[in-house]
Amino acid sequence: MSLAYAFEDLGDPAQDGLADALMRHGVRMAFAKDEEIYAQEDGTEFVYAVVRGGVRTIRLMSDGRRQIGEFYYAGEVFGLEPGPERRYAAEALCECEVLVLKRSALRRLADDESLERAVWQATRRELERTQGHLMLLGRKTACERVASFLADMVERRGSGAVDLPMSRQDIADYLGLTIETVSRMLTQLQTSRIVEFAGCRHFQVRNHDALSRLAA
Amino acid sequence: MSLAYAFEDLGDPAQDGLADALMRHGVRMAFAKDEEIYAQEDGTEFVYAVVRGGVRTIRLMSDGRRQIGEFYYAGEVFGLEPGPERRYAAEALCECEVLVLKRSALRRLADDESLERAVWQATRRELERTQGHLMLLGRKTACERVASFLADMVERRGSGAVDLPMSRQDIADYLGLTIETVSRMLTQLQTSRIVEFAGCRHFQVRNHDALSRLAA
DNA sequence: CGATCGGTTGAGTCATCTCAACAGAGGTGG
DNA sequence: CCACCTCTGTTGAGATGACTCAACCGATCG
Repeated sequence: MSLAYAFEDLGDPAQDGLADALMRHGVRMAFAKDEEIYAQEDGTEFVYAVVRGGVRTIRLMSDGRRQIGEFYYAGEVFGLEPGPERRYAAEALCECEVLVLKRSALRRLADDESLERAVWQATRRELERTQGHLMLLGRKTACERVASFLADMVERRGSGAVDLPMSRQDIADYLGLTIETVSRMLTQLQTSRIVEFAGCRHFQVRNHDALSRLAA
Repeated sequence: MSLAYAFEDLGDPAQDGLADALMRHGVRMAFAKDEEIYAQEDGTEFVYAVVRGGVRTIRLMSDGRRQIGEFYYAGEVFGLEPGPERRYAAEALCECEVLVLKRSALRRLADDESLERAVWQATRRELERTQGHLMLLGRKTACERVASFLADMVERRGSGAVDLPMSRQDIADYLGLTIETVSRMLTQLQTSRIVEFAGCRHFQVRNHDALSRLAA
């Protein structure tokens, strides 16, 4: 039986095996807002799962331009990179708790072969999300990007009201836009009665059809 | 001993095991320019390697906007997606030959455990390239994108003169630009004496430092 | 109560796109 | 072998979506 229920939200069922192993054997760690969980040059010997809060993975260019690779929320596994060295750093979006487990420990536990399948599936999920992100950055307009982002938040973080644990700058760096453009698109979506914000980090979808049509 | 030498160019050494298995057991197929190798809805039961020519993976939006995921050249493995269904279609860039092998056959051959490592490494390479692509699309200028593309071509396709097997439209859809912008940036790089074109699909780098500085 | 921080809004600029004309290469048929 | 056509790529002019810079606003915190 899965222990994933112990997370704040339920994770992707495909990750249950992994989440399970992390729950059983992982070490719980707490991080402050913006604290680094691992750096870009680090090795990849640890795997993580978010218990509470949120995490971003980031990559910097020499002149400071920043790209966010992905956001991770409660119940999701992160830090599973296939190479020996981190390509992205990971940072806490807000005060948060994560579970850490050595990959070697994971491998040792892998007599249960479903675990190996779970690692593979987590990698798959990662690649698929990245590919969707590619289309977003390469071919979508600012409005479509913001709509896609909100739709994704709703899909992942549950029904009804959703709160955004990240800043506008984080959203902008995820979508390849500026904070001003993100802000404008958000107010635009709001004036078109597609979403409604109650405070700048808390929203609700008003017109799901229109939102997913925009998200394309 | 690796059979990778039998490819037109040598592949990534990390893929030798895979390339080897494909050479030994794969079926050779020929495709005409623009012919589909697999479709977006297809299953992922086959793995491929390019023997001659080039391949692109593409994804379309409902209104026709196109994003190219990656280009593959002689000696490179493609079609290794972790999920059960293709997220991108693959098409021949030009008349080309590929080797095809069932993943199940690959798995059967995997008593040689280096093969499994090779599959893992190919996936790793894929993810890493996609992550670089993400930064390119999210945060680089048109000029930097084109420079990055040319630098990548030089790195992958060898020294001295390089020829581009793909159209300007392909390059544009890879870089998230229009053909006109790609063309303008190319002439700009040429007038700054950084690269030199002899015909629109054949070029040589004149100033490697400047090119990699632009590619950032 | 002032300072600071994150977010919004406005005005003007700029990079890239759109639309259109043109040019060259390659293929085809006479 | 030439004339023509088509296809791909280049160039130019103008439009526009997103960016930059700056002011403002509200919340939070000392």
